[in-house]
Amino acid sequence: MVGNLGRAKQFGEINKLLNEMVRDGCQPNTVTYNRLIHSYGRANYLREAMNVFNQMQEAGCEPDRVTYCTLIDIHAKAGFLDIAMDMYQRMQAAGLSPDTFTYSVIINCLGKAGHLPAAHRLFCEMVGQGCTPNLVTFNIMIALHAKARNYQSALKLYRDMKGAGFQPDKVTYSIVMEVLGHCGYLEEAEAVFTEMQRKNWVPDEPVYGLLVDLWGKAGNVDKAWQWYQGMLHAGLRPNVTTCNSILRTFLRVHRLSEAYNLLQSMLALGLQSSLQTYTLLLSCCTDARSKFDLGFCGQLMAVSGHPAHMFLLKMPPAGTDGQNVREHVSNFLDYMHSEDRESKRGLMDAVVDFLHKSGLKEEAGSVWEVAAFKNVYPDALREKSCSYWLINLHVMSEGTAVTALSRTLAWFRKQMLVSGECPSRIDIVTGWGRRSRVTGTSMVRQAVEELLNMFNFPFFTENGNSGCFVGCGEPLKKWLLESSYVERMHLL
DNA sequence: ATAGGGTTAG
Repeated sequence: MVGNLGRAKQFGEINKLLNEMVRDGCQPNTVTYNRLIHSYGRANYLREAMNVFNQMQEAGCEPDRVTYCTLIDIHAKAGFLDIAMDMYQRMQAAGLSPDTFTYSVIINCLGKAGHLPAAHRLFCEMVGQGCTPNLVTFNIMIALHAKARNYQSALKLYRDMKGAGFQPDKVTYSIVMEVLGHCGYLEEAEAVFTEMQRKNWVPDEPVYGLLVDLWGKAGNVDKAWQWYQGMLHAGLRPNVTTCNSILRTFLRVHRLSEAYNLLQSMLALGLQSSLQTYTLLLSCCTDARSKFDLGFCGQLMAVSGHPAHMFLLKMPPAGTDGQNVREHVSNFLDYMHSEDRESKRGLMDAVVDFLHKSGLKEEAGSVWEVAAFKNVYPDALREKSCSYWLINLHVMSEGTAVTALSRTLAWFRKQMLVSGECPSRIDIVTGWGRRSRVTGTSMVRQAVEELLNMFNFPFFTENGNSGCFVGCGEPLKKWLLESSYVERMHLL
């Protein structure tokens, strides 16, 4: 009953039940308390979970491995890794040695918190402590390496797992397919799909969706469409993400009428376009090659029915100071409050790029300013150390990068005029530099370099990192101070 | 009573 009520987050009812229980002469035991802790933790009431932990000890009930495991897990998942690790220490201090379950929890928590080497170390150490990894432990480890893009390590663990006599389950197959796909081994990912079916696992929608996405990204429209159809024939209903994958595939090769049909079938299935759907359509509009395609993209955006379309249609022309545009954007972002930041960033990027390339530069600049102010681009500007700044343009489209750079440099100038202090160094990071794993030229880097040259910004590159433009010292100060046109830079 | 994947966005 406590567990069931906890799942329903009925904490008032739980307390009534516990009082009733004590009144009838039944003392809560460790299992009762553990369920209670888990209930609070899952609902993100960590303080209450800790209260229960203290109460049970006051009542003379000893916490066991499950108690500690639960507390470790809920704290780590809530972002309190330090408290989680402290509970791990306390558990050992209480004479409870970790078991396979405990190790799995800790390994997962460490990995998710960005400490993959520590997670892997523990994974290697656990055997020496007499705890053998089981299927779930392997799945955790494979998934962590996959997330970190250590695909070769992930595949090696997969082989180790099979070598240790474990049969992969649906979760394993799913992760491994993703790994193979991201390595570019699409046929191999398909082979795993076949193996999975042969072992009587039933592929679900996300697995089909993965294959649609992989083939689509590889530019193979026919294959992507084939897997999409395969999913429908398996009696599965596509979700919005999968629809977006196939939609992106059509748009990329300018099959606009097929994109139109897909949007219509989304409507027929009762699937609401997401921010990503609209972002795809808007980007396609920006890249339209002809007046006809442009008009068609406009229709697609209207058919999507996403609120972002009204936002764009109602965008006012920038007045003398762009205040009306800023208010319009600000209202829209407030309305989009609960969307996750990456989605909002994607849309704002597409909007700024679109406006910039349509010649509405003042509007683009104002949209950027509000997006930056509303923390949609938290990594765009950072003070690396005292008066050493980093402008990070690496997740932006060309139009957005150029707009963001112009507005940020103007902001520096304004700050300087107010405070009299000048940054000693500014690094402008465009991406596709030294650590790039993708060959080819970066459009963003090119556009930024052209802009900097045009405005005689005093920059250099260092350590062979061609993707990062550095300005510093007197030349930087002189440029910021004397270039009154910085304010209007974004209009070019 | 405690642990694992879930897609877009480099």
